[in-house]
Amino acid sequence: MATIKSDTNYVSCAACEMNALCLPFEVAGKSLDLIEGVLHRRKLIKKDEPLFFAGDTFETFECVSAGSFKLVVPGNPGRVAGFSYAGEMLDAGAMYTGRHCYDAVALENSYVCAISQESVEEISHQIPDFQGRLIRLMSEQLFHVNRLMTLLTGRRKADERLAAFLAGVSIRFQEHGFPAKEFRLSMARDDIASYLGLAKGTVSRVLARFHQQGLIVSSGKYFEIKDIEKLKKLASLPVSFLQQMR
Amino acid sequence: MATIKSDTNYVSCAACEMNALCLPFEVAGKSLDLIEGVLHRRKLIKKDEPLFFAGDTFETFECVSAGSFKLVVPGNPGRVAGFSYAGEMLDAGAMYTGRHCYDAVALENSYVCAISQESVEEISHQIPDFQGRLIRLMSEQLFHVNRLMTLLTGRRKADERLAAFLAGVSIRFQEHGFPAKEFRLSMARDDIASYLGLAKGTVSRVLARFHQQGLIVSSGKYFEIKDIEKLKKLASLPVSFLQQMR
DNA sequence: CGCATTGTTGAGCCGCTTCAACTACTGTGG
DNA sequence: CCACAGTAGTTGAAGCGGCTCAACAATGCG
Repeated sequence: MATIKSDTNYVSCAACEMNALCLPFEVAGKSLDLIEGVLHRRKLIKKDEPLFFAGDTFETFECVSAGSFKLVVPGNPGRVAGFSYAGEMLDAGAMYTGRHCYDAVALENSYVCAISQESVEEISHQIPDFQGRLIRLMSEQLFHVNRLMTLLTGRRKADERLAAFLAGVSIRFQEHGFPAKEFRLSMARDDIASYLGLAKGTVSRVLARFHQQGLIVSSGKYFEIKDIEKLKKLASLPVSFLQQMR
Repeated sequence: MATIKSDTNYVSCAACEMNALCLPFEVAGKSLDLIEGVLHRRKLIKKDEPLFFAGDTFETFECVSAGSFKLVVPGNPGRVAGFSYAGEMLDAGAMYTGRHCYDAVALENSYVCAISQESVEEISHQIPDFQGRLIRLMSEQLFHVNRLMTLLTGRRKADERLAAFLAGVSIRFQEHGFPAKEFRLSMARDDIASYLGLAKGTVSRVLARFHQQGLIVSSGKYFEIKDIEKLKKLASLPVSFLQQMR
């Protein structure tokens, strides 16, 4: 298969979920960039290192600007609750409790952008529409997680789960400006298995079958989607459910 | 077992998730009730009737004030994506897309409160903190659905799923001011099964086993929780994950 | 180059599904 | 108020999908 450079790729701000909080504002016809000095850009988190732990106070909205993370259920190191790729917010549900709900661990050398809750509040006093942006952002997160849940819960066979997972990853990458048909998945088979509620061996076997059937070409962590339509069909959910899924 | 009145019970506004949008505001030391004439209270939806369909434009924030609903994956009448009980918001993720993501069907004669998105926007111009309330509300929803997903996805046995389901229902009822140990579940076994990814027969069998083991007493749609601690333990997740779960 | 980790493959077993028969409800009309 | 029909829930037997466990292969790292 074609080789893919594994060099860390940055998401563009234009394709980042959190850009509603960062991009300059138009105020009275003048562009106003309030974020300078407020947004902490590109903090490096090395592979296998934590960004935060469950129970940590939620102080900043954080977003993956490059790389990827897994969210792990505290106390069950084996139980993966989700993945976050470049351009995606991390654990936004934690705002409500004031504390993080999961451990976040970098799957590769990664970078995050962060903006403090206080800054958001401050800015919202100056820019009337700013909170509106945040509200839509939260609703977006809610939408995504609902989708995801619909895809992964319910009585679903191993094939359906993996097809849904791959199709979902493809769509997420596309949304954030990365190649949708050819990518590297930084997580281990174990992580995928845990996340999908399968055994590592089953993941391996199903992937091999997909490969054999010409749906994908996979070699280690590198994947090439050969027949996205058939994958979506295998996931057996309304097309509308996959279009904006993550 | 003790008989439980099946009369529809209203959630108190104090225990309703959406009250951040409805309860009077303190402005300049004076209580100001902006909602009069804005909030549509207690619209009746009869059993088995739809409140909305997937694809309908999202115009109002809706909340169950009495009764219960199921959210169904469009096109798959058998696939239940979630339940909403009295005091809970319905399909808040739809705000992002502007269209509803699921069909909502009443599981019994039910009532909903509704407040239009426009009203929310209007009010937010008058009350500075109003959008802040909405943001926290959205984060709360996000938190809940994340919890739920952690409980239901991953490799989980039928016993774990049902224990998590029952413990979760108990906590949700408690949060909204209803008896937590003795309640009526308005949905059919089929719905529970679909939601948990099990077969109807399995649900029946596991409930019978729980009954036999003294964890619950159940008769038809009526349930009495006898040993909530053991149920939570069976659900096998950190206590912190169940405390605020729904 | 050698060790450690990760991924693949195989055999046997267990839990859940499927399908079907049966029983218990619920509601409706006589 | 009872009889009956239709629906919902329970129970049993059989088959199979995916798990477990273990051996092996490949990959990555010092």
